[in-house]
Amino acid sequence: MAKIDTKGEAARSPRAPRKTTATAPPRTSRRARSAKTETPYHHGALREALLQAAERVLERDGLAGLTLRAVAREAGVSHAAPTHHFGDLTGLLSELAAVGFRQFNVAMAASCDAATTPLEAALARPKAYVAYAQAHPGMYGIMFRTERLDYSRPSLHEAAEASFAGLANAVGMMRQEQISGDSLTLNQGAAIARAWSLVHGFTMLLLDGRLKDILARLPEGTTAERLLEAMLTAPVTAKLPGC
Amino acid sequence: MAKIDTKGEAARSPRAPRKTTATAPPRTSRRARSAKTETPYHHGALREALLQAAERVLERDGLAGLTLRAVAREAGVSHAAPTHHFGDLTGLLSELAAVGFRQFNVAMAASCDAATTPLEAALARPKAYVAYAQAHPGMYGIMFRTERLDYSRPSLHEAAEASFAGLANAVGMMRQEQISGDSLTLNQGAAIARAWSLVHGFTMLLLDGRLKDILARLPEGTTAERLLEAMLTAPVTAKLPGC
DNA sequence: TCCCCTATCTTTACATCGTAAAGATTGGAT
DNA sequence: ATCCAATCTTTACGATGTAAAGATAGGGGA
Repeated sequence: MAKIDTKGEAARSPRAPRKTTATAPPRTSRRARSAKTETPYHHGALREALLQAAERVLERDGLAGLTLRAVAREAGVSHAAPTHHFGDLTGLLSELAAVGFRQFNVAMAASCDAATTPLEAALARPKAYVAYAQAHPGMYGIMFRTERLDYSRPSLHEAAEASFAGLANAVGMMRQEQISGDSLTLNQGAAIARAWSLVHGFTMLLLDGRLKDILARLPEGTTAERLLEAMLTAPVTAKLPGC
Repeated sequence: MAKIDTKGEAARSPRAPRKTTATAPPRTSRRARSAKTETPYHHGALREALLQAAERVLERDGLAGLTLRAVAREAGVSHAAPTHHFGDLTGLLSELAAVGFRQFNVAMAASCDAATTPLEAALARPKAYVAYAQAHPGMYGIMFRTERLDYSRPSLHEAAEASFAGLANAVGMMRQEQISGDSLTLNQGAAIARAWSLVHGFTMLLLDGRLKDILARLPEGTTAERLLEAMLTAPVTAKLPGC
């Protein structure tokens, strides 16, 4: 844990001007304050600022660099400030994951809306899924790779649930069935599990660099997206011996 | 990081009798030593003892509890002892992951050998894959969930490569093709990626508890293994609209 | 309008972790 | 028998998460 470059805790002078993150309007205090916009003691929108700072740190320094103190530094507040808003590192990670799931859901829905041909419609969701993960690997990691998430938090639970519901719905439409909320046949469950496992597994392997070997052996310039398409559309040829 | 219960650094008296892990024969020193089997300064097989200690800690306290110092405590040596053998936390994790891959490969091979009917043969590998992950969730986590692995280490690279080769081979047999070492058609690559993504994704979702919702909605008492079977054997019904 | 309560943020403190560096011990080669 | 080098221990330092106590100020009640 000592590898991460950091300017040390006291680098920022105790009252250095806080870099307002363009979305944290410093409130004008009622009492007189020196003209130079000294940082107000009360931030006013620290919670959101911290979440944005966390996302920045995550995509810049990776999951290993995403610490409570680093986020506090990035937001320009004391290292204990996040505690008040998230209680815990788990709390911060969970809320950030919830943000990620919402972004994720929006991206999937948008991709679906943009589809015109039936083939496009069939591939829209999986493609958007993988594309989001590639564009925001840190976020996807937080959402699916961290064991330090608290799904009992309503915001996270709801956002993740919405994601799952969207998936189940899409599978239901593919099978031209109505997927009821509280009961599934084995084949329905298998279809959902298959779709999710396939895309999630592909994404994880891709982000972990474990598909590089395969991609390198494919015809010149075959991209991951192309491989995904082939994986989803190519006929499942044989079901023979197998060991 | 302050939640993990631990008896503190100095709990073990500096020269307390080391609990030999049943596989670390304390060497008899040349020089006279008091009869009571005081711990020898030189362990004699610390490397292996540390790996076994690490596996124990991992399956007992989870990935979060797997620290260099905890492993050293478990093995009964000073907290800096592992450094000499693994250099780094990354080093220890990588070697432990290599151990895991070897166990994993052995389990898969054994399961293949045990198969008798063609159907069993076709399902043997995936089932063994998931079964290993369920039996050793910590190990599987180290192998596939940690970004702190150094694949340039020969032991890890070889073990992981063997695992991949086994998979590619199995897929090749299923398609009744010879999978050449250095070149693949798009459909071949897609078949391999599909098989791997499917099983890996299923395993990750299962270990993360994300399949609980599905399992709970399936007919009474449907197990994860049954769902896996269905996922692999049930006919892929429709390829319709889809969004 | 004034004052005080309380949410918000900062300071201070502590246990733990990874890692580096220096000292102690010992097995084995010379 | 002696010395070297590998192995293990001590000591030290910066970083982290978290708890607890102190400082500040926004806003409601007088």
